[in-house]
Amino acid sequence: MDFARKLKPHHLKLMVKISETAKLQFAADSIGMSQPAASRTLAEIETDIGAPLFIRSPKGMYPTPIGEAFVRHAQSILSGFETLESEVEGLGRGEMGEVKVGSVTGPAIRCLVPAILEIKKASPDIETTIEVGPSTEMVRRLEQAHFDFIIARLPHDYDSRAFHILPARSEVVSLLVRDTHPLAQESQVSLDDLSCYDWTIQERGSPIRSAIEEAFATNGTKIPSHITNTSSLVVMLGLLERSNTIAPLAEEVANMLTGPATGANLCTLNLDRKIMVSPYFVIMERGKQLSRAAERLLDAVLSRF
Amino acid sequence: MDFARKLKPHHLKLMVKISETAKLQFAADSIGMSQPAASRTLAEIETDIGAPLFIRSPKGMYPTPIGEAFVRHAQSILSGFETLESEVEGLGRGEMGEVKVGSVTGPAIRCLVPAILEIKKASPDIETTIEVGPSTEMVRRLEQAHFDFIIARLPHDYDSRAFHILPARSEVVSLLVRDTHPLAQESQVSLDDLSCYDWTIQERGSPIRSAIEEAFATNGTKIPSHITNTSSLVVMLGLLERSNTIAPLAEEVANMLTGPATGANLCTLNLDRKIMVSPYFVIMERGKQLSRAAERLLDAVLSRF
DNA sequence: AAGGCGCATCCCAAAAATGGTATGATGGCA
DNA sequence: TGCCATCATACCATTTTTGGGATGCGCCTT
Repeated sequence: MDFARKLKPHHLKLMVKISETAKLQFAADSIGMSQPAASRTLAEIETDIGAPLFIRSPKGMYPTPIGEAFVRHAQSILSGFETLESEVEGLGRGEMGEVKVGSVTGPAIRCLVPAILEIKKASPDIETTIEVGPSTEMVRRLEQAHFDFIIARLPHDYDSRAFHILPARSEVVSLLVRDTHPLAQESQVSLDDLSCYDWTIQERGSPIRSAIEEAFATNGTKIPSHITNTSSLVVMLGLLERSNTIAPLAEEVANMLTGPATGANLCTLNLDRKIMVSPYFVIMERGKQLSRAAERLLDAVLSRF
Repeated sequence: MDFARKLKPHHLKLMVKISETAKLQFAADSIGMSQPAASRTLAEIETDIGAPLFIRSPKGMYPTPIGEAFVRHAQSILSGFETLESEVEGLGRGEMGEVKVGSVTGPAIRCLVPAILEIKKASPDIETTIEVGPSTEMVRRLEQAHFDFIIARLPHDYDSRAFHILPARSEVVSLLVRDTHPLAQESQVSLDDLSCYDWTIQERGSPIRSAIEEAFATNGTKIPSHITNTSSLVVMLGLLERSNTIAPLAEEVANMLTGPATGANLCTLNLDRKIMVSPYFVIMERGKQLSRAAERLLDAVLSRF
């Protein structure tokens, strides 16, 4: 029993080669050893096993049934070693692996999607998972190690020392309307022009909602009284298409929706000021060692900030 | 490159043990070597690879992504060595081989039993081991190389790329009752007729239970309120014999129980629809080399799908 | 601050694996 | 019969591996 103890890939290769070439000399040559060495190696394995693997003939060697089984398994084991090597090397070079990131919508479109496309192009074997959701959820799941890193706002009630926080970027709000909206063609509109329209905004407490409310407040304008609350993009689009509602969205999202790809008949209002929402950050667990793959994605993301 | 050159089964075992125990000392003990030797061995492998496989913490060692990949492949390679050994030994003793399979109940009766009978008839010396249990357990044990292959459902939380998955078959549920059951003679019954009876079903989360609940839900019928939970066939039979309970079982199992062999006074209800449970598959480790005996059984099983 | 736990390192020795050259042995073939 | 191809053996030198024991170092717990 356990004759496998001593078997190194080299030995297995030899056995496979013997069965392929039927000549000890060729087999030995092909893996760079001398014929006597090969002979002895084979003999040792056979005595360990207690049975001959090849029967010798003046024309060469051919396998016994046991030898056949041995070679069959040896091939499989060797291929296991090969995939082990290639996977480990791939991981070492960061060409392979798995990255999980979470993000809020704005940067997901602006940074994450292009970054992922870049990475995938260079290393298609990297497996990426992107989840999009509110900051609080992203942070919570980061803590539970669901993500390598996230792009999100930093909730106040978290100890920021537990995280490693990378450069911030502020988000700008665009006001989206359908292109038949009365104000769509105006070269410039002010907040005062807007308060009498219907608005479709995310729920109270969301960053964009807060930014909008703050903008109206500092301007001294009455906050719009007709507001539909939803964080569902689908609902927003439905309302936008069929009414003159105004929907504030992250600039990146608005650009995507008004761009050529979607073909929707939407446009943004030219507001006379910028409305900024609280900035978002790249957040990761302090001290966590990122995988190479995650590092590469992180670099790609940061270069787009 | 080719760091695998020196790797003997011993080394692979050590790596696997380290990842299992998280303690170098325990790992070393379990394979009969001293802690310093293990430390050095690990260090050597790591420098060969050029990357750490485990990160050290005061509580022990846990694997890096590369380490995980290494261990995963190591397990597979080790299982290759094991089957190599066992097949070679078997052949050396003049035996035909050994097959170990796992299965969930339905196909065990439908496919596996006839297949084994066929194989045994042709080659009585083949030693077969069949274990029956829930899919999750079967898959877990397949990963640990306890089985040559299994017939089971594919749990969602496993990376299906790690396995080789062969054709699927859906299971149909039969509703079993005793032959004196009020509905036994009906030529056709509907779900609505059934919700007022006692049911004996497997625990929540089991595939059959889910299928039943889904059937009632889509039908808009109240789910039976009197349910006895058990996965024990014995208990089920006991209840069936002594009460008007309805027991849903895989069709194959029900057919066997209502067949002439058992002589039990049970029958199946003629439900007006088919209730399907999620399909099962033949699952094996990707790249694993089956023994001849296992191959033959697999062929016999597949021909019965 | 002390003690415990867990891994790393150093030193040393024994064993084994490796490998090469020269040479022997055997069966087939001309 | 004599030669050739093929594997086996003997002998020798070297390298690699393996292992044990003692000890150092870092971190957490008490």
